[in-house]
Amino acid sequence: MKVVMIEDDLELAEILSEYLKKYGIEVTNYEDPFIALSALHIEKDYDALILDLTLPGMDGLEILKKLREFSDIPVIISSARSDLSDKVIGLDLGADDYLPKPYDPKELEARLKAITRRRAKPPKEPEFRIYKNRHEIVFQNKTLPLTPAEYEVLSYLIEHPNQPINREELLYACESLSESASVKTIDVIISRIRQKLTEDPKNPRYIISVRGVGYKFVP
Amino acid sequence: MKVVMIEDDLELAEILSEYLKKYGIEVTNYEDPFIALSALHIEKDYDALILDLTLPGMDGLEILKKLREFSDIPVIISSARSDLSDKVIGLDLGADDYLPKPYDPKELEARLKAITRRRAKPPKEPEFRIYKNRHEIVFQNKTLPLTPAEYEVLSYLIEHPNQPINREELLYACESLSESASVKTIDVIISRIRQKLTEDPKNPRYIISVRGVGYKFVP
DNA sequence: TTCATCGTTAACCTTTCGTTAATTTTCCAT
DNA sequence: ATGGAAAATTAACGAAAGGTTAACGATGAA
Repeated sequence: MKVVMIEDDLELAEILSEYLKKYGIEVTNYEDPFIALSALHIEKDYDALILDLTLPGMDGLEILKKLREFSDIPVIISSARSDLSDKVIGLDLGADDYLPKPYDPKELEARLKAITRRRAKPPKEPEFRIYKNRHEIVFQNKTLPLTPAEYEVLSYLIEHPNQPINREELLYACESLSESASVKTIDVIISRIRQKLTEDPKNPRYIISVRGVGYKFVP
Repeated sequence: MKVVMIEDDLELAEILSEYLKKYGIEVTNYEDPFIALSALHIEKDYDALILDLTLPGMDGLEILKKLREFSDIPVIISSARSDLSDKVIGLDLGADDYLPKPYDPKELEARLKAITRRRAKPPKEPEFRIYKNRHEIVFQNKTLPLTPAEYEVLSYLIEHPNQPINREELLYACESLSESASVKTIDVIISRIRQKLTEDPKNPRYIISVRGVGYKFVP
């Protein structure tokens, strides 16, 4: 299990990291919350975030709010025992659990395990597999005959599962698409991909259109 | 408080159960640890497990290891063996406390109270949860099938809990609504949201109309 | 040239918004 | 209490916006 920690008390961070490491939990601590956010943006396979609210010079809940705009990773908030009000613990803002400081590292471990278990989904073989070096996507053990633009669009969607991506973003993300092209182009490409996946457009299984927003891939 | 006990000495189990009962602790004892495990699997609202390590023909630590694969319930282990290895290994496997046998029932009671105090139950999940990145609102663990306008209105209300929001404000806050639309539009959208929440309009639970003012969300 | 691919357009279809109107509920003055 | 006005609820419907895709032209590489 890999987790991110945002904690400015480096000594405490070190102690917790050492403890959790013994139980197979790998911790990456960031003193600077904004760097942590960008790390979470890039690296998608973290299992949780431990967020300390008593950060100097900024509101930890703002960090949580920012995070929630692009990620639904489980979050455990920790804060001084004195402020226990509902507002502060941030459950409304999408926190998953709360630990008043000071706490036993064992407690943190238990909460982490509990939270990731709660979210855990039965692992199954992915139906899609992207081979970046070959520029190929394999679907149900068959290589899809995709054009470069189709490959790029589908890759981008698969790499952001369950998140609706808007048409502009796709346009910019794909090298094979001219930035000056109309956003309708995306619709056409999606349609062509769906045909190659033999999707029923009335009831698509993998590429769902989110009205007014864009398209999303559901694994 | 409800706890599970795994103890093959039925006489001892009886004595402890009787004692703890006086202090409001309800004990269910299982002679067979595997039956205990499956009971813990099904019934999630036990507050602790008291595990005797010196079971006939099997290692209590194995039971602990198995338990930890699916549950984070607090565990007190006890053992008659005088050497320290049970204690050390047990705590390492995720036990919360250790009691050397024989012990005073009073001691057990104190440890139980201490452990459950320390290990406050994680906050229960809110009924509504906005997943901004997914553009979804989950209600009672089910994603609501909302139109863009409904999503925006409901999000706005949820983000301002217990505050009556007037119709104009909602109209302006929602991109999917034309500012030139009639404020009655809001009434219609609210009605449609309520239907999707299966609210009784005579007695709504979550979206309350405040006469002459607007609507408010109560969590 | 020929071929594959991208991009636009247009026609068609579906969903959603917004208005209206009929009905019910709530509140207040009497 | 009670009657009536104001406000809220919602079914129904038309208009508008958004999504889908066939068809075809443009572009560039082999």
